[in-house]
Amino acid sequence: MNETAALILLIEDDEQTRRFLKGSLSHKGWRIIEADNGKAGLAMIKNHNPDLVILDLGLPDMDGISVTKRLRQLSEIPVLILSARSQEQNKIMALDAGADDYLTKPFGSGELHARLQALLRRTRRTMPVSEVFVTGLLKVDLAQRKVFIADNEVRITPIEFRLLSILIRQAGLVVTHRQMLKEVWGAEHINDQHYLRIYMGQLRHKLEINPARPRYLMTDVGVGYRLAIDDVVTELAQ
Amino acid sequence: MNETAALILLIEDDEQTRRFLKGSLSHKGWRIIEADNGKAGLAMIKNHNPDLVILDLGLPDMDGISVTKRLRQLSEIPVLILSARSQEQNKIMALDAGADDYLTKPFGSGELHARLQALLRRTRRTMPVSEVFVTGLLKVDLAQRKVFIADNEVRITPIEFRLLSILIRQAGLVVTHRQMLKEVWGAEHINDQHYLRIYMGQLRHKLEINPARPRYLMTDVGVGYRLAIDDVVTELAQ
DNA sequence: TGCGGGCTTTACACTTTTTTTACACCCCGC
DNA sequence: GCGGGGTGTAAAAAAAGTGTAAAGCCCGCA
Repeated sequence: MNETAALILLIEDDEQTRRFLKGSLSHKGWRIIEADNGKAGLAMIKNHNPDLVILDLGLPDMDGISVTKRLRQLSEIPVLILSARSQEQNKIMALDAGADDYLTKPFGSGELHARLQALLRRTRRTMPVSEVFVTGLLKVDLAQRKVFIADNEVRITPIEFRLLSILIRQAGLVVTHRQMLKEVWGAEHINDQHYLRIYMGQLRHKLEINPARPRYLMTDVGVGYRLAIDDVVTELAQ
Repeated sequence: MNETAALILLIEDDEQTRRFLKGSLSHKGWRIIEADNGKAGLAMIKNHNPDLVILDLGLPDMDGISVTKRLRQLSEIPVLILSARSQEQNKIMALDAGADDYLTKPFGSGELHARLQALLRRTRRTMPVSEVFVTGLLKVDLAQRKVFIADNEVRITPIEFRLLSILIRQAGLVVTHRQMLKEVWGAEHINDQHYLRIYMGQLRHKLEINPARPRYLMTDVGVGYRLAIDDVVTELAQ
């Protein structure tokens, strides 16, 4: 099982807790990135595309429920909430806001670890097996956020990379405008299709030999975009 | 939002707890089926294909961990464990065995409800199934909006696809002009039958070997159109 | 404070799809 | 054979959707 370590975003303001969690988690083989407030956390989701978020409810700048809701507009990434509050009402509010699990302090690192694994197990299934995606001349290292065309590295901006990742995750299948817009810009920009035109244009300019006749980044008029694959057989029904 | 109530399988031996849960859950609009031991529970998973399982760890015939493991071999259905044991080690074992969540008695029905919703929310999203319709040389992937004739993909416009979908939904049966017009163009265009002639013509041109003598897209004069079938195969891909 | 990269906005040309328009057909009763 | 309802085809005009270039904005950073 050659699986790259999952990338976990830890949003927690308390330095000490953060240090403890970082040690306990990276020790188990996960990669950790950190934010000490809600705004920075949301920004890191956009820029680093983590596999899971651990969110402390008691942040200095925003309350945890708002962070959760905002986050859900951006992404379907699994969220585990940490909190000192054990009242049922708090748990219900957090879970209803879109969280996947809720763990009350104090907790054992063993339980945290098991719950994280349960969440990742459920969401990872839909993710690519390999962290390096290759088709034709295009190569994308999802873990290192690097893109190559004919073995030359291409500079890619955060938004371009997120769009490309979404297309790769469903390689060969159409991804609707709605889905791409919702996942990258949030639910409130679901009608701003010009964003997609701009960014798909930029990606084509960087990745296609002839941007006017794309080989990889295909358009499905009126529906969405699709990453074409030649060396993988996607037979429909057998 | 066309959502059918989720079907929940409750595996719990204690009559009283079962009654309590059944009341609290069906009250919230879920459909419940029950089993009072592990063997019966596993059988019901096979037979009823529920959306979620609530499993009590303390069953008379098998221990909960074994039930969970066995269940995971059968299905990827989400599992929430109920248990009187709150020791961390029990939780870890259950989660590692494949459970998705672990709730310790006593618990509030509000929290249970919120956790169930969180689980269903996640699994509904991540288990896409694409339906594929096949008859003769014609193959239509309804989820991917792709159409093939003799294994060659055919470019299909949005309106063409909608008409084709309607015909497939009632494959073998006549679909009236009224119904097609109403569903695609809205009730106010119910007399614009020339639209249908144009689009059925386009579809025949793309799908039929000899558009003048259609094999799939049949006309029922004065009534409507019909998708001819010899053998319907609607299966799930992947 | 100015620089630069990336994001957003604007404008316009281009392509595909939908709608409109026009006409030929074919089977039937008269 | 003649005419009319219902139908099929082929083009156009109109509308919608898409691609590209460029300018302005914002924010982190020196």
